[in-house]
Amino acid sequence: MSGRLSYRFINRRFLGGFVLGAAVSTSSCLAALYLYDRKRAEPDPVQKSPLEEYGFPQCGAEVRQYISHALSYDQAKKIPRWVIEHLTKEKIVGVADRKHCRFKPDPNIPQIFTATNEDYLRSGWSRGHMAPAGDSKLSPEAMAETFYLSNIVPQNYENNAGFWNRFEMYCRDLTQRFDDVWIVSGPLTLPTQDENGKKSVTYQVIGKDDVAVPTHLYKVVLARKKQPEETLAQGAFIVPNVPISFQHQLPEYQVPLETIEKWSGLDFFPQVDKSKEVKNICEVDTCKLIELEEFKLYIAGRSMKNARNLQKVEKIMSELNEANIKPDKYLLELYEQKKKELESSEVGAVRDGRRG
DNA sequence: CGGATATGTCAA
DNA sequence: TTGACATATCCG
Repeated sequence: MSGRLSYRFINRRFLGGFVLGAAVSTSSCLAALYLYDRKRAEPDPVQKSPLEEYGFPQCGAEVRQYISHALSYDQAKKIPRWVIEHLTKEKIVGVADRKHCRFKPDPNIPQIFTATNEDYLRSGWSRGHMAPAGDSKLSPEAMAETFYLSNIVPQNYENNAGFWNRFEMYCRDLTQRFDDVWIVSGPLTLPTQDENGKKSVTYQVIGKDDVAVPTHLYKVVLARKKQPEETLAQGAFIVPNVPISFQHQLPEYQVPLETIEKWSGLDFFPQVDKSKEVKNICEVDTCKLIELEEFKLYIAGRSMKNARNLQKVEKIMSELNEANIKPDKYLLELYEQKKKELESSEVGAVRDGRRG
C-alpha cells in the first residue's frame, strides 16, 4: 500500500451524504483526490482508529469503513468475508435497541451483488450477525448498520440463539477484564470427505440470489490489557453451523490461528508485533461460556422486562419452576417491580374503560 | 441475548 | 393494491 489515504477526507468531502460506511476502494480514493485537485495522497493526519490499530485482515479485497466495524464482502457468495470490530466496556452499554432495527440490503453494495430478506424467508436458515447487534448499544446508527445483510450469513437457528450467542456474550464479557478487544468474525465453507476418501467443498445456496450457507463460522479474538502487566492474548475458533448443545464449551472449538488463515486465505491482525509474546486467551482467561441455567435466567429477565400483563409475568415464573431453576435475586426484584407496575396500570385501565 | 412471524398502518 | 415500516407475540 502506497501511503495511507484519509478515510475521513473521503467520507466527508466526496462520499458525504452516504452513511459513514461508504465504500472506500483504492480507486475511489484516487478519484476523489483527483476531483479535489490533490495530486498526491497525503499522510493521514487523523490518528489511527482503534478499529485498525492492528490492521484489517489482508485479502486484497475492498475494505469498508463503518462507525464501529469494518467488513469485506464476498460478492459471489452474497455474504461477508470477514467483519472486524473493536470492543471496550464503554461500547457495550447504551440505549440502542434491536427492536427498532430491521434487516435490509446494504445500500452500499450494488443490487446484483447483495442478498435480500426474501432469500432468507422460509429458507430454513436464520439471519446471523457477524458483528453482533449487542456490541453496538452505544450508537443506534451503528446498531442499525449491523442489520445490513452485508453483515449477515445464513445460520442454523439453534446455533445462532445458543452456542454462538453464548460465544458473543463471552466476547463482550472479555471487555470487563481487558482494556481492548478486537474480534474478526466470518464464514467458512470447508470440504467434506465421502466414503471413498474423496474430498469436496459443497454448500447450500438459498433464495433467488443464491446466498451461500457456510458450513462453519469462525472468530479470531485479540485482547489487550495494561494492568497488572501489558498482556496480548489471542484465540482462534471454528464453530460448525449446526445446533450445539449447552454441554459444549468454547475450548473444544479452538484451533491454531494458522488453520483459519489457511481456510480463509486471510492474514489476521497483520500489524501485531510477532516478536512479542502473544498468549493463548484460554490460558490467560476462562473461555467459559454461560451455562444453561444462567442463560435461562437471563432470558427470563429480558422477558420479564418486556412483559405486558400479569399472566405473562406468572408464566415466566412457572416455566422457570418447571425447569427446576431457582430465580435469583435480580429476577425476583424484577418480578416484584413488574407486578406492581402492571397492577397499577391495569387498575388504571379498568377505571378508564380501556379494557373489557 | 439471539431470532421468526402475523397483522396493522400509511402513503404511493 | 402494494410495499415500507411498526407493533405484537412467539420461541431458544
